[in-house]
Amino acid sequence: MSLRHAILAMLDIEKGSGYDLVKRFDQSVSYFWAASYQQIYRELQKLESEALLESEEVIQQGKPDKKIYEVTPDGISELQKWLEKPAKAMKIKEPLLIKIYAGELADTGLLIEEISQHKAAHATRLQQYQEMSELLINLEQPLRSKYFLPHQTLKLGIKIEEAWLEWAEETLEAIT
Amino acid sequence: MSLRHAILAMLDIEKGSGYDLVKRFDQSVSYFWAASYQQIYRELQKLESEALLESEEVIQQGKPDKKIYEVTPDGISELQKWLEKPAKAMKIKEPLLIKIYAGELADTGLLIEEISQHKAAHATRLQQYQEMSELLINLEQPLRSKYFLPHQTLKLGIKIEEAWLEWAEETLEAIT
DNA sequence: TGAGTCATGTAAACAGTTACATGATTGC
DNA sequence: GCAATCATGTAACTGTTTACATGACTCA
Repeated sequence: MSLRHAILAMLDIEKGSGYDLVKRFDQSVSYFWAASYQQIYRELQKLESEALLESEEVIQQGKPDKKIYEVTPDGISELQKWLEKPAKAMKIKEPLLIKIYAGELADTGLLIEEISQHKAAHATRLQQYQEMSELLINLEQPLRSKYFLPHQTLKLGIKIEEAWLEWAEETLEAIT
Repeated sequence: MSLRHAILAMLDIEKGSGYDLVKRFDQSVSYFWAASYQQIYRELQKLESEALLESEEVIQQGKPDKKIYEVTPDGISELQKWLEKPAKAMKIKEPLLIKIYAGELADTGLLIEEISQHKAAHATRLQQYQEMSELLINLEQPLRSKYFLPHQTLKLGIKIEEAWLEWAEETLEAIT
């Protein structure tokens, strides 16, 4: 159960609404922990009911009202307890590779097309991460220090995307 | 639902028991599709009840009896139908990065130790994949052709492990 | 004698996805 | 007028993990 801890970690760095969180997950954590808005909203409610988070309602004009969530001291100690336990190993789910594995039964043209599409998506992702990284590098102190570790996680995302793109190019060459 | 298709793909290349499959998943597909034995056994039963697989019982002495599963023509066409549909995007779950993200609340010594442990595990994995790769390169025809695409998938595993190890080294340096 | 391998399974709990549901504002 | 953005939620279903369960053989 790491989603709750990912949420606590992100809200500890900066409080925000569920909607904010969904976007932050998507922009900066999604390559190592993707979560849908349904998951996040559900988990936020659960965390609040366990008093690990508390929320403040913000009334807005023109836009729907929102709830700003913040981590409670209990939430912090829950996070810290979790930090002391060994982390589970990384897991990847990559359906495209199942296709390639079974590729003898597939139409090669379709395979090539699909690899190309995924490659384009990965290239876009890589660019996003690189832009994010630039932003973090150019932060002023003390924000730069605050985001030092999150920035370090981004670097793995960049390396993995680069590895993927390299592989895709070689694979396209190999099967053509 | 790609587990069933991963199973069909692997059994299509070579039939085998549930136990065999668990090991094959672990040795060659785990980095892009990990599955526990519980998942695999359950799915095998389901696939057989849907007539996408059929099994033959093999009585053994000294060892428990086993069921050898084989893909049926219906299974093949199910796989082919799936191959035509667009594959979903890759997903990674990496709890260690949540820890690093929240690392300000953690003990740096513990963090370093844990990254080192994971690094060792990834190094072992990388070696396994490289050995597997060697094996596949040295196969005689027609086996070499048969395993050409599975071998291609292994290469992504190798690249990702290499990327991970590089990142771990840089991270250990950065936080020390 | 204890760990590891071979071989299969069940049940409960937890996590994640898909579909349904609402409604105002902003930009093309 | 249509799509996107802001903002939150429920319900049903599917997928994954953890714990329980058995039992013979092999190797150090």
